[in-house]
Amino acid sequence: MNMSGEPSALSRKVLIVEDHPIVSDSLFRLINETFDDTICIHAATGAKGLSYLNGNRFDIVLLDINLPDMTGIEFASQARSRFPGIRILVVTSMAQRHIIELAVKAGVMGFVLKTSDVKDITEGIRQVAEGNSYFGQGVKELMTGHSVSGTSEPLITRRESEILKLISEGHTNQEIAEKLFISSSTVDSHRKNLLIKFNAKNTAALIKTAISRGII
Amino acid sequence: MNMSGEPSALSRKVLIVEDHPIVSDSLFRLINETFDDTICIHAATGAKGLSYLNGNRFDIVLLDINLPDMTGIEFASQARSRFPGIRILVVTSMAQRHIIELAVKAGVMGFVLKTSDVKDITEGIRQVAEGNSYFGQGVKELMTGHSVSGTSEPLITRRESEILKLISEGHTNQEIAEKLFISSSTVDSHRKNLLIKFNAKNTAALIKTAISRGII
DNA sequence: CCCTCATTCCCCTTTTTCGGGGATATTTAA
DNA sequence: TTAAATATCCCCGAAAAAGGGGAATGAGGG
Repeated sequence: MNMSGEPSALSRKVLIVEDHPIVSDSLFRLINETFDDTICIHAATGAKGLSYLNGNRFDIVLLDINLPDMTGIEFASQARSRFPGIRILVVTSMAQRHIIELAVKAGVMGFVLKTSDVKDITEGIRQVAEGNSYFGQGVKELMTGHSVSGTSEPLITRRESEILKLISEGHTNQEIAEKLFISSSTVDSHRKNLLIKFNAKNTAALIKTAISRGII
Repeated sequence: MNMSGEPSALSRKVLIVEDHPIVSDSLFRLINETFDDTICIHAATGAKGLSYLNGNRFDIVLLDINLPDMTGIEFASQARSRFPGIRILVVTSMAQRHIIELAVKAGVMGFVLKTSDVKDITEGIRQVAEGNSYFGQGVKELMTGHSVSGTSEPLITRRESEILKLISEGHTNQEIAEKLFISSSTVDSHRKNLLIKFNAKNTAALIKTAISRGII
């Protein structure tokens, strides 16, 4: 579908969405040293990045996960829904499995870590620029590290996650029951199931693992 | 004491302790473009950084806070205790008040954020290299934002954070008491203080806010 | 149609936490 | 050196959570 626009081996437009000037500078130089005829635009926030995408056609986006105004995941979702052909390479220090999964789900084509050496990052840019997917040093291992249940987290149900959120906000079973117009016994049941599903001994461990898995 | 070795306006030795090659690359170039006659050594871990310090005399250290094997705070403490004259500039993305305070307490001379533009960072390097202290864009505001009583950072004691960690791992007061060879009443006291300091209604809220503030 | 699973609800007991005091050392900072 | 903060310990009772059962409904999929 997006194959209508020619990839044009020379002359690429790259958007760098990254809030650390010291990193975007590095990416900028990296790209100019590696590729000919490249135009780089830098956006320090997700909002600015999206507005740049609105005005111009970009070949690829280099995207950080920690942005001041949104997460890279949100940026990727919005960018991909508005511009389905856009190719996104995540360049981040977040070496967490669920983040990679969320990013892939949001439609990114590649994922490299800032702890990787620069060759790995340029290779990622090259591959994604050519329409391939690329997962850099350490990323593939994180992904293949035994998937819990297929594509992971339909582990908990809608209701359970709703209750989990309320628990994390400090509400008791009674309060949650009133909020959701159900019995506190029911909340208790859900709570027990959450403990089992997360293999948590108590509320403290439940909240901690839930957050570490990005569910809260 | 360390004034025996002349500062030598030309020829500086800089140690970069930073686990992101893309960042250390940028720092490296920044230094070479800004100063003449500079030697840069790069260490990707705290341990390597300390061993470099052991072998050679460095003028200044550029230090990240998130290192794979230790925190930048720990690195600074050890470096300053072994080499009291060493001048350290923290270059990090951690824009949190308590981190700055800890770093200063550990003896760093300057603190700049990666979200700052490169001029701010080079200015920090310049000032610290000349023996001055320097706190970059956004850092001073974080420090002066009314200290102890205010809205944010609950000043947590060593013991409290130790107990907080054990709570988050799912241990009960009794278990924590046994682990730390104290009474469970004591653990309970600490726990109550944690709830007050974090303004948390119960354990769930405590863990959530503690994690969101980067304490766990 | 049957089976699974989410959701809802209830019983019981035991353990743990929470809220409210108070007390005494020891360390740290002013 | 004195005051403040920290760490240690204790009491009580009420509230909440945890552990163990069981059970009825209803939606959705094979």
